[in-house]
Amino acid sequence: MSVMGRPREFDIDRALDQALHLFWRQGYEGTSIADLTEAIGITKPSLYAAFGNKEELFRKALDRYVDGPGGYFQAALAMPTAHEVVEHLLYEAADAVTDPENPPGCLAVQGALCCGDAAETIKQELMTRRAKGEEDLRLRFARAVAEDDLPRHADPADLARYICAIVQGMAVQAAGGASRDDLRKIAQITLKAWPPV
Amino acid sequence: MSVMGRPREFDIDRALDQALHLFWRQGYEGTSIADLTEAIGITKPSLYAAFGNKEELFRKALDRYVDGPGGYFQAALAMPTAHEVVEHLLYEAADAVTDPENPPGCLAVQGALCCGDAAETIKQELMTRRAKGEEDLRLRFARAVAEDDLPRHADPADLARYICAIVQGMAVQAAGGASRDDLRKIAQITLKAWPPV
DNA sequence: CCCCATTTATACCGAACGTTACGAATGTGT
DNA sequence: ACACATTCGTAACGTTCGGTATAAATGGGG
Repeated sequence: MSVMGRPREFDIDRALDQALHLFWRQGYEGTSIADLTEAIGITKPSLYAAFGNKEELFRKALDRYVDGPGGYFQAALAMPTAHEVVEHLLYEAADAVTDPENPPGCLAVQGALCCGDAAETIKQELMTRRAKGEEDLRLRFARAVAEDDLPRHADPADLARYICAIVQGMAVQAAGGASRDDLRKIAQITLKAWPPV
Repeated sequence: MSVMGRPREFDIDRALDQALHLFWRQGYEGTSIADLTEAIGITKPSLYAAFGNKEELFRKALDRYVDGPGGYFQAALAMPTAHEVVEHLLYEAADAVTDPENPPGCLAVQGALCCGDAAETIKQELMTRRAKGEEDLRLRFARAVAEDDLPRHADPADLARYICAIVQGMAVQAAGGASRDDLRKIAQITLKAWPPV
């Protein structure tokens, strides 16, 4: 019943992975429909039939990113103490943005950090996602304060912004060619001063 | 002698400022020649006659950025102690990337963090500039170690990378809508832990 | 076996891209 | 007054952009 008509000849998940890699490496504006169809190995009408349009395809690739290579962020929040949360966040970020299997950097940062009018909604989407991650971290730090795991006077919002800035800074460093060990040293230096008094 | 033929009817420095603002706000790929000519108020042949092509125009705008709104970086290196260098770097960066007179963020980061093939050379140029800044900071820290201004065991390269990552992280935060006070708190937290033991 | 829903490939759409020929306009040097 | 060097606006170049109309190919359900 659910399967009628000519069956699709390509794997839709593999196609999404290809799209994710292209958007990740070249950004939203820097990736053309021709780039995508060539990498996936399908024609343009097949791509449009399967994913809607370029913007919808990017959003689906972004979902895949958040649940896959970017999943370390939410995973780190589940650590039992604030110190472990930060430790995992920083070291996993260092590894994630320098994974040799993936493009360097972070899709949520370099997918559309700034752009022309045509990509404005994509930029907004990425801003929202980054803000969401920062807010989740803020809530985790607020919980830590309530649990006497962080000092009572600590400001969860300030700490979350501080840590997110460092993770985003590592993403820019990776995009600029920094190595995994380079970024791990940033994590190490940051951790040595955690929590800020 | 040097002035022959029909005189130019627009101010070439004002034009460069307009171009800088556009590239800064929309990135290299996100800014079209039509955007530029419209903002400057000249025709396309005038733009090409004055600046060569899009890539050359971007490079000239980038030079203007480094000597103008981005000049705080080199200025900070002249401070007498490593602590003051870092203090000025962080607080001036917080102000620079949230200057209400300018687009949020840093041109050297968001001008072309990642891109398609056509902008590859621009991306490389920005990577080189960022690496140059990090190297200058490394040399400044090396001097501080030699002057017993930083601990003998401190690694100037690691510290420079760490500070640059935070500055770049602040730029991403600004591009995402963070306020000046938000970023000053990042600077404050970072400084509280300086120098890392 | 044939209807039907769906995917396929070809070929094309109008718009925007970066870039440039070209001739008219303008002001200096002679 | 006239030649010359330069900039001006118009109009166009070929290419690529995101997106689609169309019809043939495919395989399950009756």
